[in-house]
Order: sequence, then structure tokens, then C-alpha cells
Amino acid sequence: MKNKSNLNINQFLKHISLDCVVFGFHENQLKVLLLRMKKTQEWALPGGFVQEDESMELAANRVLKVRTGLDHIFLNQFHVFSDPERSNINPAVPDVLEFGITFNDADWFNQRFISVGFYALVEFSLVQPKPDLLSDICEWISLDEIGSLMMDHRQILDKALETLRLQLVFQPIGYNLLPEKFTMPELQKLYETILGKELDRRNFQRKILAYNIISKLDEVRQGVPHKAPSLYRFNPENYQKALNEGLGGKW
Amino acid sequence: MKNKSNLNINQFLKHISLDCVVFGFHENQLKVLLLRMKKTQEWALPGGFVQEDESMELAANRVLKVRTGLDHIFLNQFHVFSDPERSNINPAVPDVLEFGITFNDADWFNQRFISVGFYALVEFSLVQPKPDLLSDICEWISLDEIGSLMMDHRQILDKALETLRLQLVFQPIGYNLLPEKFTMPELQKLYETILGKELDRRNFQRKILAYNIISKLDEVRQGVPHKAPSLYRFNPENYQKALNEGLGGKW
DNA sequence: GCAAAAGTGTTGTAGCTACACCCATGG
DNA sequence: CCATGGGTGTAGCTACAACACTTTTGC
Repeated sequence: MKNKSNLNINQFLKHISLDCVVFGFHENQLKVLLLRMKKTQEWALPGGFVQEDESMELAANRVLKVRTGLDHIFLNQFHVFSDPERSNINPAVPDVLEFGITFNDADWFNQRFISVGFYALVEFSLVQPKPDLLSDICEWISLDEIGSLMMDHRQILDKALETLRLQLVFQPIGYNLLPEKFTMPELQKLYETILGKELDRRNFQRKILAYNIISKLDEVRQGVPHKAPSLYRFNPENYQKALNEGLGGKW
Repeated sequence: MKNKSNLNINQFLKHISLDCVVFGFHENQLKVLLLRMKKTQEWALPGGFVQEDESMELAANRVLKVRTGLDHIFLNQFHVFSDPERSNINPAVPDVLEFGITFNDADWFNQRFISVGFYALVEFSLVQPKPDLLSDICEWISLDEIGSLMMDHRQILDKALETLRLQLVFQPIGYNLLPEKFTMPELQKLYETILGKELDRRNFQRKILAYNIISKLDEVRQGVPHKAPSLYRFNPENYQKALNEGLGGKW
């Protein structure tokens, strides 16, 4: 008797999928959560399909809950990818009869899919990456080590980054990507990585502090060479306000 | 013999639709192209379904070509609307057997649809509004005269406006909304309408001119009371550059 | 004590706001 | 000649960039 898939394909909407670009920040590097496909060894973004009774946002949350173990993830849709050629031959289609997938199911997978792109910001240390049925590895890859991806996923990633860059300029992003306590140089490095350029240490500090979205703590980071940097944390009230109203200012 | 619909529903993807918020500017007012549904007399956004072999962008262009007579319209997708309740009972579903629509077709219409929102900027005077099969009127309605709309179309409109506002701040929008020749006060009124606030006449002029995206002509508007305002037109090269690089600056 | 990184201050300038004034036209 | 609206100029302020200097710590 075959191992049976718990996949019931009929509960999903046809033609519609979603892909998530999950960003994390660790060791002063921006990372993205990727899966390696069993069949082709290609790397891919975590994604899935929408059920009959859920919104795209709910579906993205559901998918990411399984992939990361996290609930209530910071999520934003940023673009719909609908080029009819984007998955002319879908390399992710599982082998027939594997995982209990039938001929009919394989046909279903080979349909043309329009995909809604989401980006997510998560705290690196809280994530427990788990591969899905079609992949053998799920792990964080540094942005500068990512090469080509499955299908049009590289294009999706690039668009997510572009969007993140635009958002960063007038919304405080760090809250979701950093641990509760962090140092000013860490926050700066995050900004520099996303923006793709270096910033002046002193001007950065003054600018961030002027927004009143973070508060200095009476602690310093322990066990580092040279002068110990102070720890900060986000100020929830002002942070929420800044999220709604935007920041303004040049970067 | 019944009048036969030219609609072949099987050529369309299931579950996916698109809605367009078409903006035009006329008599110093921002207007939106709306349809009045035959069945319910409700106003609705022009929209449609995606064919098997086209991208969302192509589909939106196709829909708008029929609705306005225009080709190569400036179009941007801005959000996906996927609340499962957004069309619990679809009021736009045509009466069975009307327009040659069969029982099966009616079922098809009553599916749940996820809709991709597009906004379009067009030159008012070039548009020749045409109703579709399900509507009896297609016409421009001033933004401040629009009340509630069919389904969640009001929400879609509001989101489009919000997006337009954000885009306006760092991209030159006017080109697609104004005729070839226009005056400074007209351009200003357009900005004021989109931003929803008044701007200083003199500062506006200096700021716009500083971008070098428009050129003054050796003509003035004829047949107006008081001092005749100069005519301007967009400068294609610098305009394209500004589109790519953004503008920057506060509004 | 020297290198490396954190913390604080200053100064010049571009760009914005908020004005005042002049010009052209119709009644 | 006056009301209305277009066109141009200027003063003050803010926010940013580009700097120099001091402090703390590991080796």
C-alpha cells in the first residue's frame, strides 16, 4: 500500500497560487528562506495554494505557519505574477504515484498558475524551517549567495526587495526583523543591507532617534571586542503611529 | 432562436477576475469611469476575466480597450482582493437565459472570484465609454459624487486612490491624465485633487519646474477671463527619466 | 599605548514654507 | 479702476550631509 498524501486538491481554487519571500536578519546579513526541490535540486520560494474559503492573506499565513512554525507573521502582498509563460513546464510537479499523487493530480499541478507574491519579515531566531513534500531542504540563504531560482522565483524575490526598499524609506521596518533588544550598529547594518548602500553612522543615529520609535536601555551588549554598544528596543506606541503615518525624510 | 452571447466561458481561468479604476481629469475634477448594472442599478467598476493565454496586464488592457476605445493605456496593478465574502452573492450575475447565458454559465458566474485591482490613467477627452452586456450606462463620475458601489468596489476605489497618492509623491503622474497642452493651474488642481489638499500656487510652480519634466510653450490659453495662463507640455525624455528614478521631495 | 568601534557635536547648504509684490484682463 | 487670477522674487527655517573630536575596550 502506497503512502498516502494528505493533499486533497479539490479544496483549492484553480489557477491561483502564492509565493512568499521570507526575510530574516542574522549575523549582519539579510537572509531569505528557501526550499530545495527534490526532483530538480533547484531552490524555490515557499508557496502554496488558496483554499475555497480563505483569503490570500490567510492562505499565506497558513503556508508560513507550516514552513516556519510561526503565527501572526508580518506579511504584505506586493505583486501578482501572471505571465502565461512563467511556468510553461512546471519543474515542481511531483512524480506521478509518488506521495500518493494520482494522474489527475499531476494534471492539476501542470495547470497554469497566477501567483500572488507576499513578503514576510520575521525574527530569524524564532524560525524553525521545515521542508515540504516536494523539497528535501528548507533553510536560510544569504541574499548575496542566492543565484537562479525555480521558475520565475528569482524575479519575485527581486521585486520583493525593491518593494521592501521603497517601504523602508517611509515606514519603520526593523521591528519584525530584529530581536527585542538590539544595538544601533545592528539596526544600521539592516538598513544598509536593504538599501544596498552605506550610511553615515552619526547621521543614521540622529535620524532614527528623531523618529522616537526606539528607546535606549540601561544595558550594553556583553562579550564584544572594543567599546560595548548600548541596547535599544522599539517603542510600541510610537512605532504603531509611525506605521500608519509614515516617516518621510531622505535615505 | 435566442440571441446568442459571444461569451465562451471556458476560455477563461476560474476564480480570477480583475477590476479597473480608470481615472480621468476634466473641468478641474478627478473622475472615475463607472458602469451601472442593468439588474440592480448599482454602479460598478469595469472589469473582466483572464483568458487562458494572457497575463493579468494583457487582460486589463483588453477589457479597457472595449470599454474606452483606447489602446496602450497606462495601467498599474495595486492590490489583490480576496476576502471570501467579497461576493457572497454576486449581484452582477446575469439572469439565466438572458444574453444566451445558460444555467451552467450562471453557476460559473456565482463562483467565488479573487480580483486583481488595476488603476488606469487616461486622457479624458479621448475616451468613448461603452457599457458592457450587464450594464446600461458607462460614464465618468466625479470622485466626490461617488457613493456606494457594487460588492467591494468602493473599497477597491479607495485603495486605488491611496496608491495613486503615494505614487504621485515620487513619480510624475500628470502626463497620462492631461491633454498634450495644459496650464500650470490645471496641473496644480490635478495634484490638489489627488492629494486631497491645497497647495501654494507659487511653490508648486517652482517645484514642478525644478524637475524639468515640463516645458513652457510660446502660447497662452485663449478665451478665459482675467490674465491668460501659459501653456506647457511634458518633456518626454526627462519625463521618462523621472518615471524610472522617482522624484523625491515633500508634498 | 594603539587600534577599533561607539558616542557626541558643529557647520554649511539645499530645499521647503510663507510670505509680498507686480502684471494682465474683463467688467 | 478694481476685482480676479497669473507670474516672479525673497527671507527664514529645517533637515540633511559631511565633517572632527572624544570615550571605551581588547590586545
